[in-house]
Amino acid sequence: MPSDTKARIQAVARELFAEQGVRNTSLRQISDRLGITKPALYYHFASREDLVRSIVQPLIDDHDRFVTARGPGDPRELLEDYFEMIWRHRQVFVMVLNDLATLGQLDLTDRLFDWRRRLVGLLLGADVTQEQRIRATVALGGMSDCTVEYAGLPIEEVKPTAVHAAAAALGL
Amino acid sequence: MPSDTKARIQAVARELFAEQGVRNTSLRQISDRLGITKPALYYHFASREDLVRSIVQPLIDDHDRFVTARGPGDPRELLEDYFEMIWRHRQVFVMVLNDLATLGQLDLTDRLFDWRRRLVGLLLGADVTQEQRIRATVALGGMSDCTVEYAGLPIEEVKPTAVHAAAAALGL
DNA sequence: GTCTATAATTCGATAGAC
DNA sequence: GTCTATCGAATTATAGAC
Repeated sequence: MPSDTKARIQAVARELFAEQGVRNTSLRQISDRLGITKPALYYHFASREDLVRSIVQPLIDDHDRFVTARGPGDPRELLEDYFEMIWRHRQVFVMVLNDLATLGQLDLTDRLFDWRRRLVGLLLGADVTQEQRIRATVALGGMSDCTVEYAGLPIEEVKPTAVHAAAAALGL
Repeated sequence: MPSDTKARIQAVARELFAEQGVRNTSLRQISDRLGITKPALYYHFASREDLVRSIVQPLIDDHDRFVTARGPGDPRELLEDYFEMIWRHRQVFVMVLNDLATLGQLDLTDRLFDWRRRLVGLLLGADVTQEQRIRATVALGGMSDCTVEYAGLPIEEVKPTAVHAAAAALGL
């Protein structure tokens, strides 16, 4: 192999992006952690944006492929395949979460997990199995997505169904 | 009222943050849209971080209050109250989504909505009621949250339950 | 409370040697 | 392929007049 530097840059960038957010990460930080200089990055990537794009592109391609090259079929099977697909890209999803976390200097990530833990406690009591916890994540996370996707609608048109679906996910 | 400028600054900031992401928004853009100058902002906020914090703080306070000042009770009622609480903060959630969208120059927001639309089509066919669409959002969004919250676990410990809960949310 | 002017820093990016 | 050196632009933040 003539050079794996390009891949190493991407690995370190992914790491830093997930740690502290994309926009909060400078090329200098990336080159420092690699032990090389900033201009060296420009030999492998035309621009900062080119580097970022190269990291997010696989997620885009996989999603595009999934929604196009696929016919109607068993919904359950589709849910399973879809889960496996987004699972492979979970590091990029963590990137987003940590972009939120670094908005201020607020440690929002820690808070977020603590809130979830306590919410699950309120929902299901103190003793919860891992299975119940996962179900609760689907319920609470699914509702959260509704507030984004239907942000423009009146709440009465969203809340009843969203709550109903969340309760079903919980097994209630 | 001695001055509502502080509130107007926050309103414009929230607007721009949701439009183009937090880190991509400069104080100059905020002051420009308000028709004032940048130093004027510093009369009302000690720093840029202080401004951002003042916008995110209500979400933090509401979450803290929700998980503390509340005993165990009817799970269904809790889901409803929780939904109403996060619904009030949906603008902040959109901020995060758009921070993702502006990572590169990729129009990820549009893509995201398009993927969701097509996934719902694959799951439920062409004719979908609004109710089915919301249920699908809970299912797909909930699974997506699992990939973040349990990113460190082996997939076999997450996927079966996550898919099962998603199917239940869909009414399958 | 808002302005003009500017300091201080950081960032992305390039030139050119090796 | 990587380095030193540096440019130009943008950003946060401050000083001081009004």
